[in-house]
Amino acid sequence: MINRGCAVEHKTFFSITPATMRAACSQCNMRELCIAVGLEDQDLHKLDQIVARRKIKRGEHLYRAGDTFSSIYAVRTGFFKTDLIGDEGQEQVTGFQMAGEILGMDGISTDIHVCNATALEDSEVCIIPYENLETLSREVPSLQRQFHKFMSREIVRDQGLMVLLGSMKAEERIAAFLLNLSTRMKARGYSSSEFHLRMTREEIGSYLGLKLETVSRTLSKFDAEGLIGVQHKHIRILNSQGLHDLLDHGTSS
Amino acid sequence: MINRGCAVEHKTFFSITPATMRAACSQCNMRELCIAVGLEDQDLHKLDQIVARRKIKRGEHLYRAGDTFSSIYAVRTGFFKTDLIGDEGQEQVTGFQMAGEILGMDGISTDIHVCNATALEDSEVCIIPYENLETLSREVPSLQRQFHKFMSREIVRDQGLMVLLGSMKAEERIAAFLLNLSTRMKARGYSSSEFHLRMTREEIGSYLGLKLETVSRTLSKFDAEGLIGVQHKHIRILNSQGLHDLLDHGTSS
DNA sequence: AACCCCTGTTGATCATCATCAAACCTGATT
DNA sequence: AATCAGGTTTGATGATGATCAACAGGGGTT
Repeated sequence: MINRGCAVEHKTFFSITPATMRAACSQCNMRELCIAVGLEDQDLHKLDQIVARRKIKRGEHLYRAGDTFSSIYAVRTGFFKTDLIGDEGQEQVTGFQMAGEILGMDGISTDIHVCNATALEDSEVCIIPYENLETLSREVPSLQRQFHKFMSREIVRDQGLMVLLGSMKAEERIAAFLLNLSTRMKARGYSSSEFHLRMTREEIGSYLGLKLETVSRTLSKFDAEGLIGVQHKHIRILNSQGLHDLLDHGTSS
Repeated sequence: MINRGCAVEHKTFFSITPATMRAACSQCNMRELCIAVGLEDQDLHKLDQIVARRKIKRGEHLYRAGDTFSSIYAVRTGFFKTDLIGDEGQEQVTGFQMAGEILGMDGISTDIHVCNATALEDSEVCIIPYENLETLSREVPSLQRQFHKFMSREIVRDQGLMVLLGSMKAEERIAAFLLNLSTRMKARGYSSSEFHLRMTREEIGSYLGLKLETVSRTLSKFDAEGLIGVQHKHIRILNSQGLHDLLDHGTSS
């Protein structure tokens, strides 16, 4: 089901076309968040040689389940979601990615992407051809190390989500979600207390294993309790500690 | 909470002690399932140089959350579970590992293990020191490739579990769980239709986001319906197709 | 400005699974 | 053989969140 035979149509390119351009990791302000973190100048220049960039408009796919895998991608600007379509067509969002985060590592396993990656706003990614990355990381141990750390981080992230999905109640999930977003915004120099949600209530629900109505209700409840301020997609965190307290449900004794 | 300051106590060793011994990947019958798959003889011998083995008794930990990370492990014989202890002490099982599967890749990200790994029966693992693996995989591209594939496979596995936890009902989860076990047993040369569960109902429930009573009830129901035969921990798959059908809940039209 | 569609909010009801509780089974220990 | 503990089964009840439904609000288009 996942492989729908339309792989060719969505295949991505590595050649430098009008849609892509040579990147410059050495100049990139996301350098310290992304896979290039900690690299020496000379190694950064080597990375420049293999990395290209591509703009993705809101709503467009970066890749789709079933596409042949050939590159991983670093988000440079913008916001993405990844999702899987289950055997019967129900969507499950598996992650939201912002600047500095890596997309596409699911494809290494079988050379075929297992999930879809969709831009939730106009975005730009760095295209890192996987073959070249393997080659270069044999030469540059710090790049090798960093790549492995990013793969491992993805594993840890997924396991954290498994705990969330396996053992948290609706309010805990929403609180954890908001705090996670807040932390990641802050790490990127944005306000940790005020931000726009790029995704719909339905996408949040899918990600958290809840229905959109439950997401909406819970946000309204948090708003009524003064924990957050909600205006459509605009969120203000008013009582971060209060949200944290929801996660330690009653073990404070 | 996860780091409980007892890391030293549980630190693992790489030196060849009475508890460990030099491995021989080149002789190992799990070779084709494990990270050594597809390696040339000469490369296998290089792997032999860095890999040791260790026996773990039932109930013992291979590593614990908070331990310093230094190696990944390939299960040679036996059966393991990995679990996380949430901030309030509730256990969440994140996986069950059998022969040929890799443990410990969660530690690469921060050099500290985030989960516990526990033997559910007397087991033996191959210890693959991570520093050495990095070094060797710079020399041996096929090892590098294979290692990356295993990391990616873990990501894909986790995402599959996220779909299960996020969108399946109790019966679907149990059916998927049984079929998954069945498939993996078969890949290892065991019967796919008859096996012993190494874990308790509670551990199954934790893994699947269900309570032990729900696990027990669902197994009883499947038994009553003739889909499976249940005698305590002994399971027979009587109608594999029937279990599969439960997963495609009603989209067959 | 008027319209429409998508998204979000809120209410009422229902199904699923968690919780609480009791009893049973099995294997290990004495 | 008797005892005991951990694991399992089964029943009764209840809470959480899903479902069904109606409506409201915004943003974009004409």
